[in-house]
Amino acid sequence: MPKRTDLFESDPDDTREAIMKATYDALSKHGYADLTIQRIGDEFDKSKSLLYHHYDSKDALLVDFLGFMLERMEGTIPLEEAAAADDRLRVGFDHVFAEILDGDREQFNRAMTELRAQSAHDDSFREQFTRNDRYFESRVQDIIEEGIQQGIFREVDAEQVASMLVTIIQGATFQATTSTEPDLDAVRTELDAYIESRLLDDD
Amino acid sequence: MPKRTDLFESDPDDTREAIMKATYDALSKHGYADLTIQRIGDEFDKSKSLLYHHYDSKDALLVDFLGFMLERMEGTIPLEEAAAADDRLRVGFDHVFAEILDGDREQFNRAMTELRAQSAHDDSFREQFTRNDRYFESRVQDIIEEGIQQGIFREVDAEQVASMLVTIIQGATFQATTSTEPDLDAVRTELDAYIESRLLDDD
DNA sequence: AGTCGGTGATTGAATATTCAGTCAACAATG
DNA sequence: CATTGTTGACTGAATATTCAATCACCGACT
Repeated sequence: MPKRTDLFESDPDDTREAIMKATYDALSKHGYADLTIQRIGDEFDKSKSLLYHHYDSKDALLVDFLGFMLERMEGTIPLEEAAAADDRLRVGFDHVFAEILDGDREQFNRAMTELRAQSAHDDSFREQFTRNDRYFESRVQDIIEEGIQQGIFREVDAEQVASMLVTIIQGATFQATTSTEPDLDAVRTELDAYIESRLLDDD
Repeated sequence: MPKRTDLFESDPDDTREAIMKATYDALSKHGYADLTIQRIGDEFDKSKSLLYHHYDSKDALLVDFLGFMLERMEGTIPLEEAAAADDRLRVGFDHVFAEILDGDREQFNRAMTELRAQSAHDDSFREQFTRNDRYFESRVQDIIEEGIQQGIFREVDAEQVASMLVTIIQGATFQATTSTEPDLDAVRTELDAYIESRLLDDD
């Protein structure tokens, strides 16, 4: 098994996927502000003109790219149904924090942050991220509700707690990508303390 | 008192301040990706060339602008020494959430988010935001330590809790500016629940 | 089997636009 | 007069986008 980003085939068959990978590489390398069609073309083994054969504009390409990325991200979240709710929560957060801290993903994470920041002035971006958030939040909410039914968690407002948890993840990601020396270990530890003191029903 | 953003004089005497305001307006209107010297000049009642009389480059202008913004932000955080620690915490968060939710500040918040996102690929930006975070986090940490000494709070790791609180604020801000329908009321309510269950020493 | 016609993929060069930065000149002010 | 503020026109480098022209393949027709 070759070492590579787990988001892409080593040799993408599909043209679209090849374009997505080229965009990903260019975005990681140069950042959103310096992302040009030329640079995407440079990471692409076909000509840059070909990009316009598949997309109407740079903007259309980027919108498609964002959808592609978010879809893949949703695909990577762990979904074991087996364990107890509190364990599922912890496993999920372990996964998320591992991704945030993974040095190999640093550039990707930064790129996602930049992409998301575009939502501030781009509605189509904003809608996509909002949908992604909703999906993610629902998964968390499910786990919390399950935990309540299992008698493991207190009878909290599951939606409200899920909102908070997603906000924390978002804040941690944002900090990790835009701050030097963010103390994410502290946040992770405190997150467990939060779950313990707020959710766990110790009887 | 004329209605306006509280960040600027209605008629800035200082040229620098006028440039800052023009930059702010251009950034709010077009977003960081489409922020050009031309557009800053358009919001400026003097010519765009004059900008180069005051700054060596667009980059230098933007760096100065960021410093200007962060300075103003630090100036607006409330610092009453009087009350009990838990009240000070709540007052502080009320202030922050009011700013996040204030419709008049929406553009400002978005502008800050976009600026911060630039830190992903710009070191000088990142350093400035990191310094700002540190300052903010210290204030929160002070309050928590004070609360512990007052016997109001449990003997938690103040630095760790402060990290979490800053992360939550950051996440809330990020969501407010990049998501449609973010449920910030839920986050605010849950934040109180967190403080209650994790910090408050009920004896 | 072999040829013809069509279709989508692909390319390199050309075009039109945008943008940061410069400059020489003009205006105001002391 | 000298200094400082101010301007509009200008430039060269990028950048997005277009376009005319190949190329590779495939199905139909003889």
